[in-house]
Amino acid sequence: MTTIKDIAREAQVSPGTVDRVLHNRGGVSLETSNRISKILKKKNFKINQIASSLAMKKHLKIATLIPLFDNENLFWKSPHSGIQKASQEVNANGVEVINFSFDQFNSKNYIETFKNLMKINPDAIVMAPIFIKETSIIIKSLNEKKIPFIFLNINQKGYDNLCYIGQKSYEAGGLAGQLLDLCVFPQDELLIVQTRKNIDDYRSFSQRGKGFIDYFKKNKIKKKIHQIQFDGLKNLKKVEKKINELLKSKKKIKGIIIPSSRASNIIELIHPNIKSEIKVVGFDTTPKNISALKNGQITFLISQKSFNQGYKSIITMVNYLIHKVKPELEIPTPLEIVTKENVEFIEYDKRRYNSEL
Amino acid sequence: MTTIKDIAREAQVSPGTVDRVLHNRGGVSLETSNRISKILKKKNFKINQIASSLAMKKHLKIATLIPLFDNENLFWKSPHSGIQKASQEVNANGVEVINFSFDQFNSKNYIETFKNLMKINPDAIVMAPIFIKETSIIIKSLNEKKIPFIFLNINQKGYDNLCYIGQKSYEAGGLAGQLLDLCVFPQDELLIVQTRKNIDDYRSFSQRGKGFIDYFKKNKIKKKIHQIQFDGLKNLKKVEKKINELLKSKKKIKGIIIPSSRASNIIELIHPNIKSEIKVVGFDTTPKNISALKNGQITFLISQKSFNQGYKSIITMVNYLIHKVKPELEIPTPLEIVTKENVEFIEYDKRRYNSEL
DNA sequence: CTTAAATTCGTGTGCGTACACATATATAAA
DNA sequence: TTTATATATGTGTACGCACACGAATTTAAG
Repeated sequence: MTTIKDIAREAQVSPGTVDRVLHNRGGVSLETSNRISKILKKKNFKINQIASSLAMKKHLKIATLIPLFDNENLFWKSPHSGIQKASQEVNANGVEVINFSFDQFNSKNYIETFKNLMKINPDAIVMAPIFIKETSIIIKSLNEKKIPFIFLNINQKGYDNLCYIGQKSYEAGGLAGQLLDLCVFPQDELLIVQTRKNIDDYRSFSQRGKGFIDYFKKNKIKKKIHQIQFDGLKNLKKVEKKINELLKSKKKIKGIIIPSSRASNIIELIHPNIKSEIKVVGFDTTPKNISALKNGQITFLISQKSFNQGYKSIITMVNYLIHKVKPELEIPTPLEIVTKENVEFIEYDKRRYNSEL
Repeated sequence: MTTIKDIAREAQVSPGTVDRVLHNRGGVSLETSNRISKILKKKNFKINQIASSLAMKKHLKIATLIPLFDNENLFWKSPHSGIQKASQEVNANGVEVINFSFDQFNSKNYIETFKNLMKINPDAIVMAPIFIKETSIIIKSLNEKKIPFIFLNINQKGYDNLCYIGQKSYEAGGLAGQLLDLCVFPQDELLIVQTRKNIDDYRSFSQRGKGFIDYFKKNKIKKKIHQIQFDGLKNLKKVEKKINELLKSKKKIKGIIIPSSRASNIIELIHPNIKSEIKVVGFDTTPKNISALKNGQITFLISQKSFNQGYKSIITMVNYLIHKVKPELEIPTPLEIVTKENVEFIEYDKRRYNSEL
């Protein structure tokens, strides 16, 4: 292994000079510089990353701004874990990740949490831009201080975010379309169940719905697609009544897509006799969804591998900060199809070879 | 960030003593040891991996013994790439990975390549144990020299390999069963196409076939399942004739599973009129299979993420050599379902934040 | 009570790089 | 020529840890 010292000796200069050439930091005469460069190439010298980061002792702070999770709403747990894992890895590179979580139903809390976040003077931010107006304020503040930021899981157009990391919701809807199309009879009808009303157009829920409908248009498949919307899932009795009535009156509905992550909550309300004949596609591998998948109530789950999203967001940012690698503007995460038969094998490996002590 | 020195100061000992405790290297009185351990926990001390590997300057050699790949047989390219990626990562930890590839149809070459491999005195081996007899010889030699080894992609029972990393073929067959069951009519019949005759029982091909058949048994689904075998795919004319004759005579066959990675080769032989009405499940995302998936000739591909297998094999071995982490005996890779609609998003990311210079 | 042996612990050095600081040389201005 | 100023290069130290060596202390043996 060639070291800087070796190069220095051969070029008859000091290690410091070689270092200057390596990082073209200037202050070296052209002549010496060329001589050193040649030797560098000849010996195929590669910087020792280990020694390098040890010596640099860079200390970068990345702050994250994403929703809290609780037992009711477990979705965000998984991005959190991904961030956690990446955090441990990059820790060795002198990068610190500090998490700030907010209440995803409270826009004021979103802003407040952001203000707290700014107090630690982060070098970069990874965030889920949930609220439209407030996000615009936040981004303005970030632009003033020239702090780079990445959008995670939720995209918001018109900003100069470094990139967006998340699922292509429209395409996910298309996939759901294909799956249901494959497993119902041609004459059967389908149903979209939205669990929230008046959802902003950009939200993944409605994008998935669109992609679903467009799948049949694109492929010129004639298909009757019904829709039903609920205003949240607080009044379960009402939801139960409404959906069962619909399914009783429209007996040809043999496939359901629930574009939110609440598929299991809907399914368990449907009358067993009806349910047994219906194929269901849901989204996201929350614990409840997975158990519904296992006992056959859900046929397919489409996972967005949100763990990976969290992980990638940090890695991508570190890449940018340290190595100046500009990422793609959109980094889509896979559309993972999960069924009863492969659910045991979906990856949750949070370990890595150097992640523990 | 807490350092060993900090701990030493607080415990009123020297850094060396703390180091001894950290690695339970002995030579420390129980009293001091406990005192240090407590402080270690209190301060949540974590070894700085960077400084650690820099100081150790370990130089481990891991040799791999897996099949060559070429344009005809691309399957092994992907594990190669995974190994490559892991190799770059662990390089920073002073681990060197040296690849030895052999002709998968030539058992003599297998042994010869192994002999060459041993000349470099590897500290550990990652291998695909393709040939039964020859593998037994190889393992004997490894045991004598106490060199640890991992089986990659192909499992061979009865040896004390550190672990097996690969797909659970039987379960993959079950998944194929579920998928075909979902997308054909109840009265339709199915077909298994084996592309090789007299395959050893342990091979993934036959395991997948078994799992496929058992899926229907387990779930008490009555299903007529036909089988056809070919002795390799050299005589394409013959294969073409035979399979088309079968499908013409058995018109109820509406679903085909090809348990090898050669689905596309089979499909392109089938008469278009017949083909258009048949759902096909294949295995492995080789370029040919993927293009057949895209143009609709294949309905589902089940991928074993062999890139990940390669990657994991190295990481797992490094973990064992350096951190003494004993892995699970079987590390199954996910059963990834790929369709026309999600094929764009399957993960091939071979980059990582520190993988380049 | 002395000496040897075992136990316990401290010290120092090296790993390869980054960077601040010091020094030497060349160039320009006075 | 002398002095000031850039430019070019050398030196030394820190980064955090691993490990070899040796010193100090305790315990056992004679």
